[in-house]
Amino acid sequence: MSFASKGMAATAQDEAYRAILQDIRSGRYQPGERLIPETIARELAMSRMPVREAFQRLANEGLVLIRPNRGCVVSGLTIEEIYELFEIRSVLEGLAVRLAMPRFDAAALAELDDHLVRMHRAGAAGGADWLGKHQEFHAYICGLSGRPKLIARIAALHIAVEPYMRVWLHHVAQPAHATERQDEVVEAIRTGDAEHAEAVMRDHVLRTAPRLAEFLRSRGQAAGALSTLPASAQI
Amino acid sequence: MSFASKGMAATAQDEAYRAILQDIRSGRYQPGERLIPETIARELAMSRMPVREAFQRLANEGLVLIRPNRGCVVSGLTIEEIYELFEIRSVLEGLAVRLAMPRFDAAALAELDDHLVRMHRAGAAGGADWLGKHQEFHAYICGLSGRPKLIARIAALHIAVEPYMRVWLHHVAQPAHATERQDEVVEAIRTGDAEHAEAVMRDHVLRTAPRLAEFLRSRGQAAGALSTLPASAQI
DNA sequence: CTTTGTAATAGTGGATACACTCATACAGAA
DNA sequence: TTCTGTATGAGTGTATCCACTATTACAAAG
Repeated sequence: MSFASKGMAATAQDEAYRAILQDIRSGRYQPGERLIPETIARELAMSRMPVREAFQRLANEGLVLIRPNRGCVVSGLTIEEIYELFEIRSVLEGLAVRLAMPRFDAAALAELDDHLVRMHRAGAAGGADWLGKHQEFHAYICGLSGRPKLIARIAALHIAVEPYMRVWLHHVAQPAHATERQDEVVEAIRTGDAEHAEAVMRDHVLRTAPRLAEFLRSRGQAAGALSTLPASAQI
Repeated sequence: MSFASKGMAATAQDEAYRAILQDIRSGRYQPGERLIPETIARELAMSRMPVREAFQRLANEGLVLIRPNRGCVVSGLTIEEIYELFEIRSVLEGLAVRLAMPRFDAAALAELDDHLVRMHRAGAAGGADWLGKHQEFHAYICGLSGRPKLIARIAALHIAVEPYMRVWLHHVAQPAHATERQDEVVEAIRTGDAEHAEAVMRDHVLRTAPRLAEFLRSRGQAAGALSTLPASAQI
């Protein structure tokens, strides 16, 4: 179930939130693109008030930028910002795995191996859902930390970079699964040494950043658009 | 200027946000207390719509809890949750100080000493503003990391526990300044060893948690109320 | 042709109105 | 008395409306 939030939308506002979030994660709404409440409201068959409130939530998660009287745009991340998010994620996931260590019994380790298999299979099958499996892998480890607020923060970070990861994985022939070496993380967990596992997880998370950054730099993307957009729509 | 956000409120919604945030931080609105949009709107001479949108922002920062059709309450933290926030803060501030290390020149170190002096002075003068000075100290170090998103996240964590810190410091005779040993952090920074500084900062942040927790436990607070509240208002 | 001022339009923030939900109090039945 | 059903009121969620802002297109002046 990766980092997707579950449950049904109880209110129209919640429905709007989920719909917009989904469209940002999937890349339908691209960085720099302006979101017009009226349009989205019509699409979802509601008034623009719940949509506006959904914007607020998204803005607080950094997924969208609202400037007074100037509307709401999907926030593009600069390469520096993407780096920063990976840095933050590295220490948070490092913390998570350290806290999770006591809970890694034989069953949990077996499940971890299952995750590796699923990831590998998804990668071999073209990589379309590799990202999802990868997030599930991380979510499983973080989940064992038993720290809800920590988990929520890590999930938010995964979501923030997801659109960029998506184009990256879509454009490279073999997705990162070949080089990402998740098994190093599992191996470190297996040693039982919490400090070591934390250090390995940190490295593991950070290792992705420069390669993603390089890809985005080569395409001149990030901070602006995943596709061509009018200059006025830029951040 | 500690972790307070600056600038004027451009919009009514922003004004509402700042006002409510201030009242939560200061302890005027206490954990478990229900916030009624109409009332607050009247106080601020606006309609309840911008107040509702301010609620959304506060909810995303975890300061407030909104349940559909059941209104908005100031979220009380359990002792476990407070621990968790300190854990998160420890790794984030550890990261911040590590990243800040290259920027600690003589001038920065001198400023750091100034912060220590100001904190000590505030502590000696009764400790009323010790908390503010303490936050400024941390904010200064984090600021040197040059990582805006990291800084914002740390600031949010400081704010989340501020109400609890406030009652604690108000009830103990000598505020933490005597035992907190901030100078250990400064000393570690002075060595120039980034790894060491990170480790010391982590310890420093974590050290506060058990003592705050013990205090709250002794008063039977946290998770509920800083004062007596009807059971129906509990989380 | 470029620049500058102006009008038109799209879009935003906020207020109000209305329907619905929830909680409480109270009355009647067991 | 205790329990249960109902009524009442407070509060919430959403739609609609209005005033204001910003942007764009266009026209007149240079």
